Amino acid sequence: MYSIKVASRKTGIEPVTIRAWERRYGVIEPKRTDAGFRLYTDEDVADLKWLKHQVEEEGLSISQAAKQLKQRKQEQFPAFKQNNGIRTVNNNDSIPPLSELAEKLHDAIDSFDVERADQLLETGFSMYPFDELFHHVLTPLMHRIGDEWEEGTISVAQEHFASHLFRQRLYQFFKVFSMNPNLPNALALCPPGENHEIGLLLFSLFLKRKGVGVIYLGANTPTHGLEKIIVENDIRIVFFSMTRSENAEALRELILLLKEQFPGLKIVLGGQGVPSDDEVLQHFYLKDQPADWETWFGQLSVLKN
Amino acid sequence: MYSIKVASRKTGIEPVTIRAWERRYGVIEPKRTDAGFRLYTDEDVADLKWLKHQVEEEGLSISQAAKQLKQRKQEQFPAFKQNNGIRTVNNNDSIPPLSELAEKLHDAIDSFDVERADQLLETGFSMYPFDELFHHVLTPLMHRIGDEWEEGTISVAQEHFASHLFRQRLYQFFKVFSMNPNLPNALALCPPGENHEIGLLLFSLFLKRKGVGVIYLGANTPTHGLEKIIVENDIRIVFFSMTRSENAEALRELILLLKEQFPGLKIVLGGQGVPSDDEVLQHFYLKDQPADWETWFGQLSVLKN
DNA sequence: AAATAGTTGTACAAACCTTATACAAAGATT
DNA sequence: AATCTTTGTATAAGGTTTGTACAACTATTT
Repeated sequence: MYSIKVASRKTGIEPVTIRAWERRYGVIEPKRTDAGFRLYTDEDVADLKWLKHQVEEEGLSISQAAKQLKQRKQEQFPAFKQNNGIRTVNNNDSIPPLSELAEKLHDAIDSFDVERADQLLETGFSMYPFDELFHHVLTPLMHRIGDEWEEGTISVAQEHFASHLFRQRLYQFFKVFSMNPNLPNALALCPPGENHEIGLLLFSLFLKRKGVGVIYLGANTPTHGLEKIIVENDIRIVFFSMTRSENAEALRELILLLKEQFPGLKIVLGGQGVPSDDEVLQHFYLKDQPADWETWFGQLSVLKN
Repeated sequence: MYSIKVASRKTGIEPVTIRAWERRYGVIEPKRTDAGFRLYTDEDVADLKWLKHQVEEEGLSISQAAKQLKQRKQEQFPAFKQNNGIRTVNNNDSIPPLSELAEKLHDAIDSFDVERADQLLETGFSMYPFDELFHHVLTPLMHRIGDEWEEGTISVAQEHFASHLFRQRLYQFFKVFSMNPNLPNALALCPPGENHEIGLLLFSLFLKRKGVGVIYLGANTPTHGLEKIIVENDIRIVFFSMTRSENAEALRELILLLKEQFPGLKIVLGGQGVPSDDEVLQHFYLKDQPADWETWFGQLSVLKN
């Protein structure tokens, strides 16, 4: 908070003038001290600078500039949006059936409409059990977007945007499930070059739901220093997601290295990019189906202590 | 512990003045000897220096500076938080003061403890205004983590983990602020090779708070297809974050290309990695200070229609 | 005991802030 | 050309803030 003198120095406008503007045009009405001294914020200073600029550079009169600023300020705080305690009933856009949800979501993503996409997800989650939504809406949608991206129908940015949106949602569920200290810890990551982490998130969520502590490292994680993390956090499971087969060789190297260093470590590999002719990688491969995940988890016998 | 004379010599403030400040603003109330002589600690001396600095360099009045200091001190010891009128005494695990929060969060990140980090953030956000937390805890913490990563003290995975955690939180606030249809749309992204998106998120949030519609593309976004997004979504502002100077050349190319294709487009550049000798990039550079953001936003005159 | 340094309280002047009124120069209107 | 409006600046009269000074007293040190 600045006094009028400091505000004057910061803006290059005489204090008298600042007061005159306030008195005459009601623009920039700063807080006051108990004694009535003006106290200007950074925003006020910025607004004063803007006014000065309009007058000196753009040739506006101060009255015009002030009017414009006032209008802008009002637009920024639209008096009352009608969602103040009052429930706005959205009767024309009724609750979408599950089958339509994916379609509508796809539309929203196509036009980068965060608000709408978020609202769709919101209603979706409030209506259907969340694993239903994941496996019948989000997973197919992500696959579809992935395909469209391969074809070039959709931009990479859209793919990015969609993952971001979903990751956001998925990650919220992480917090809901508590950890079981008797179960092993897991590490989830996409190796460098991999940006598509939805599958990784789904599997992490599956583990989390089972009570496994998951350290989620996400997309495009450098593998250097992984050993340290494994040792320090008593990691028993490492999960990689791979969607691009280009990374197969580097990943095979890494997995063999980890296996050698930590013989007891469970390594799991998921994603579309695992080459079917790579024997090593196939050995660690786990299909993208929840049923397979359940089977795998049932056979898991690396319980702690 | 120093007498008032020593404190005066160390700070360069007359003893009379120090006493007057204490009497009038209640700031810096040192311990006393049995006889009532003032005893200043190193912290007191530092606080006095801070006050002097605010008054002499920043142009604040002593009353304002004192008020700020007092507020900060109080935040550090919120002994009780009276929610609902009832004073809840939290005697075993008390509410972390703002200064400790960063430290505790750093610990939690160091040990990959999502639960704890999340809980710390939760209590933090419920206690302090959120921009306070961003600028006094999260931003410094991210810088610290960034530094430690450069030094090699911390692993890349940890850096990853921390951004993930914060991004999660920051993004939640995106939904709170409504969009103003009269303001331009903005696009926020880190170019390929950039993984540090906290600055980007902070700026996006600032814009969102002002009512600007932000399409957030996040870290490591391929720039191919950007033109299409700009056209289809009527983007008027593009914000890049750059923390690594290695990407300067590619980014300069991109910016010049965009400027050519969309002359009216506002391009903003943030982050630590903008080389000071690059004239083109410096032209678009915006400092990391909220006060500068306000100024920039005030001068923004690309209103829609 | 004298010298030095500390304490509180009151006092004061310079700097700064407040509102209200006034005024001259520039621009717009009649 | 005369008149009205706008706008930056000036001045007056009165309150506030703030650094410093002084008085009266107390404590510590030499």
